[in-house]
Amino acid sequence: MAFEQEMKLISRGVEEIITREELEAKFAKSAKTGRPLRVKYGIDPTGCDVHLGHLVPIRKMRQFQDLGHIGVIIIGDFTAQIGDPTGRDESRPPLTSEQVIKNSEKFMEQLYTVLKPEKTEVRYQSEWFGKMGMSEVIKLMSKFTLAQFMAHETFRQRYEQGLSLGMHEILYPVLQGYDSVAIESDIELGATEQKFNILCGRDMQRHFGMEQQVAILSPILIGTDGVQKMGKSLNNYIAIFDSPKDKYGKVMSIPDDLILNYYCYATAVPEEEIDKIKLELESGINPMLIKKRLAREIVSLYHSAAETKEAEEAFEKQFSMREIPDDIPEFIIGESEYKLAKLLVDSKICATNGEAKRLIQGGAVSVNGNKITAFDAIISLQEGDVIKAGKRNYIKIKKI
RNA sequence: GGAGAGGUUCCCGAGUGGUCAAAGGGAUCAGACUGUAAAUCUGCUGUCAGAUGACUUCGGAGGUUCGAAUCCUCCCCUCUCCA
Repeated sequence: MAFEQEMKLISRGVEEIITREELEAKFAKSAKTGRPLRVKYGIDPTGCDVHLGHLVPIRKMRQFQDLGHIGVIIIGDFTAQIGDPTGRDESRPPLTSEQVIKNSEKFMEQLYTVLKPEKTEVRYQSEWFGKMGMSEVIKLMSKFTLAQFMAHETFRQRYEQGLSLGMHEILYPVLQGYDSVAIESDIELGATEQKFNILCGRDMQRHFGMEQQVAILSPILIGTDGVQKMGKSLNNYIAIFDSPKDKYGKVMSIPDDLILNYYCYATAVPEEEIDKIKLELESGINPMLIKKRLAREIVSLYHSAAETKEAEEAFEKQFSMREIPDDIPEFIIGESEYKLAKLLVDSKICATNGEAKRLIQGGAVSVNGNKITAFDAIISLQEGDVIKAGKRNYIKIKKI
């Protein structure tokens, strides 16, 4: 078989390739003509926090770049107004073009921690949809039938469950599909939930007389809660912008069952190594140790070795040995008598008085290691006093 | 256009005149325990207030009533069936 190496590399950690034969043919053609393949991945510029879930396909894109191909990032400034109906998103108001540019620049800054800028092309949907007229839109829509859409589970489900389904939402896969025509993509990357949308791209290209793109579908990364897909709205994500310490801690907070899954999809650890880790886990070793290594592997993808080590040490200090961390934020006070609840609110640890009260009464708050449970306690504070509230919040008192 | 169902606190979802700041579940947060910010168990969860108090909340605006999430009117939104 030709291109065995390429196929093996690209297939790793991938759920489905549609179709392998076509992919092989693409590789063959590219090698013959010297023309690099164009590998597409679309992002939604509504937010700009990139998390590990996004990076599963992005790391795949990097592999293509390493093989000499071009990564094309589509900024979905039109589809963002719709919200992907195949996910959970809801429709959103249109963003201003300044917002889109700002968000996508920030997005790209994060993606470049993985991607090679010189092999990356960034394109906006507005380049082609911005000037498209109604008659062209009608033409695009005529390529698909309602039955095709209703065959898709999320559309069907929402319809059958009597939930609202906007006409514009039907447009989402159509637009995403046309992107593939516009940029002449050879391959589109995405999570498995993107299957339908990516297949629409294939159909669309065929309608336009183009060679169809290959769909490479990555598994969906489960969030740190161990249940739901990693995503911003569920607050179960590990973001690129998270500090090394936060990344480390968040990895440590995933349920043990998820350890291997993360090794496979969120690290660069080779397959053979993962097999070994699997055996270790089965041998009854403390999963914490395996998880610590996982945390190191993940943190070190985005930070230096020194920062990774520091994050690990800080974690061990704070949670294994229950020591007070070194880098506690300071809180500056004027007077020395302070109502504890007010202190928690003023220092932003708690949003409201009630929340502070709950924390205190729940036994979560201590001053210099002495637990205080009276919510109306008034304490006198010295420079350098350390207040602990819950597992992760500390402040150190500084006087003016 | 006609007939019907429905919009409840972060989410799901009970609740049809007072005992409702509103059951139950989920999620979050905290405590215990531990092997970790895992698992398990327990507790809290509208805001303000030094108790049993005040204020805001049940799609929106009015109204009835001593008293409404619960009744009436209008409006907005969603769904189903018919055309």
